Amino acid sequence: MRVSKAFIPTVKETPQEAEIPSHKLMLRAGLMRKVAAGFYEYLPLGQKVILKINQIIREEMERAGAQEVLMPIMTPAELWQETGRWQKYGKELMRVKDRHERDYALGPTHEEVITDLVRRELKSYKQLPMNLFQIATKFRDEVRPRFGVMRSREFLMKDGYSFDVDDAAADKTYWIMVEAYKRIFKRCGLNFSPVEADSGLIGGSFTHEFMVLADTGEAAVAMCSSCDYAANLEKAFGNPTPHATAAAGGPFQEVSTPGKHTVEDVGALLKLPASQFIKTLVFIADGKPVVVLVRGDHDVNEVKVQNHLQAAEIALASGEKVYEVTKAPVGFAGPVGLSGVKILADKALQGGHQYVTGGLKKDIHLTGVEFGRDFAEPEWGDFRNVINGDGCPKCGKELKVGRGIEVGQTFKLGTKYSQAMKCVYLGEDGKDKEAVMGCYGIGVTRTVAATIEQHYDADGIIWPIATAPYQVHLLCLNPAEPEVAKIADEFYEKLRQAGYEVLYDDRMEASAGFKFKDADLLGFPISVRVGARGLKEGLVEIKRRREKDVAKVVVADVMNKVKEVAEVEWKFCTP
RNA sequence: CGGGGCGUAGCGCAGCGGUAGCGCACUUGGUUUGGGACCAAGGGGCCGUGAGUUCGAAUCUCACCGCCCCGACCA
Repeated sequence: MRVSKAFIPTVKETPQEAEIPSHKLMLRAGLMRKVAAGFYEYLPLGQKVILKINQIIREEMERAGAQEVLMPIMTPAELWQETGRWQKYGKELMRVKDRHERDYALGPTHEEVITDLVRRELKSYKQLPMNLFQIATKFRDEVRPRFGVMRSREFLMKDGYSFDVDDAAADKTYWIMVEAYKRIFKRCGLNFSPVEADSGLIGGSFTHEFMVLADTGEAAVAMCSSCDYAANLEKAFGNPTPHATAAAGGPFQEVSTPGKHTVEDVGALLKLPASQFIKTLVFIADGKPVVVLVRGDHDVNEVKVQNHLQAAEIALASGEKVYEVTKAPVGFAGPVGLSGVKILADKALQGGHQYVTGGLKKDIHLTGVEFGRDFAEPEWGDFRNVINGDGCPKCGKELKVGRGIEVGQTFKLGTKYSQAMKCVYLGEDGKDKEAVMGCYGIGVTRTVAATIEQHYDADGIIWPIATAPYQVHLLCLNPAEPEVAKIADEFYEKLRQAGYEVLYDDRMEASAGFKFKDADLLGFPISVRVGARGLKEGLVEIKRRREKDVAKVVVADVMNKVKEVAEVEWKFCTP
């Protein structure tokens, strides 16, 4: 494609609506434009990236034995009512009525639709396993769309669903899909990690999230510095760092701590480390108050508390609620003398002595508090977030907490949907059995953003060659000089004939500097620069976007050099 | 939904009671051409929408709408 004819509207200044690098760069490099909050148009360059990711997904899905289908965006309410998700899903499920006042939902995911399809066609165990996927538009009426395409309301997703005869077969399929996912993200040139996760509303027995490691990620991930353990912070477990050294001692004492209501403030006042504190937090779970105790240097993990209580809803209590439960203002809650409330305590507190806690009175804390002696044994459990430096549950080495962008998730669903929707087959023994399901998603448009989030610098995007809109950016620096233009034209032909995807900057009106800036912004992996200055000595320049150095090559060697450089680039995208 | 910020030319911004501005982009002509060229001449605005205050509103007041950020939420 010639730049002079292409629709690639690059922008010099950062649009004010964008905050994170991928959003800024997708707008600046002309990959997309916004229509309204959470809705975007993909321009030719953006669409090319999407198509490349789709192609990688298709190849790997087929390799893993899955077949492509296409389902509608509008889905009838009855299907959602069958599984109860018409009620449970909440406002994120975009509901619409047709002219006959019939209810529909714009599909946020397609378990119901696919299960309905399969139950109508599935008769015998001989038809299994069945593994179907689609790449299609999904709609979720997000409370707060954010960060451009990272969290948008309409987005492209690959969703796949597997049906197996039994649990063992489903497990096998699940791990085949996990392997396929690893290959997909590797082929996209991403630095990612499959992490253990909480399974959430979709249900099922186990699940992995595929996280692209990037600072702007919305999810926190705990990763082992030594082995392959990695888990979403919601679920991660770590062995706590040791307690402060205090031994069991005398009775607890009241200390005056006027105006000091954080662990930090009181710790500074008493000259004690945060790990010597019991942090006491009040939650409201399904309308009832619950007190959760964690060590002063730890934070409560609400998901773990919620799962332990089997609660549908949980939230930190308001100041008034805290007063109701503890008879003290926020900051002075403690377990000693507290009654009539369920108390959960994190295991990291176990075995420690002489704790400091709130005294249930304004401006009073207690020191020398002992579990069991000064208040009844609480319900113990894992209720905290892993912190940097905790021990890995697998190998014992140090855990690190980082950020990730969730680009994919795999679930083993079991029979949750096949049971609710009677998706059964006739077994070898002549009896009806429920199919055992799995489901597998990849956010395609989010993957585009995640790729940029991981591959950019101050000048622009640095595409991996596998998903770059074009592989080679050919720049004609002096198009007004006939010899230069002629040689650049020839390279445009040769490169395309050699099978490269080439964007040819043949613009008469743009200066050389302008072309360089655009090339850096667009970020294709290889650029070939033909200019009068080089040609005087018979040289053409070849530059890799991810490197600073420029190679100067005699005209006859250009094709070989491009090939060599391309091979190096492809190594970043090879499983 | 709670908190905060912003809506003025295509983009980025200034102006904050008295004639609507700047830079970039765009059009025309000319000169240029190796890191976002220069000169000259142009075109482009319901100052988000509506009501109010005022002799007079982009500017003050109120309401609404849109967009962005933090939080809550997130198969």
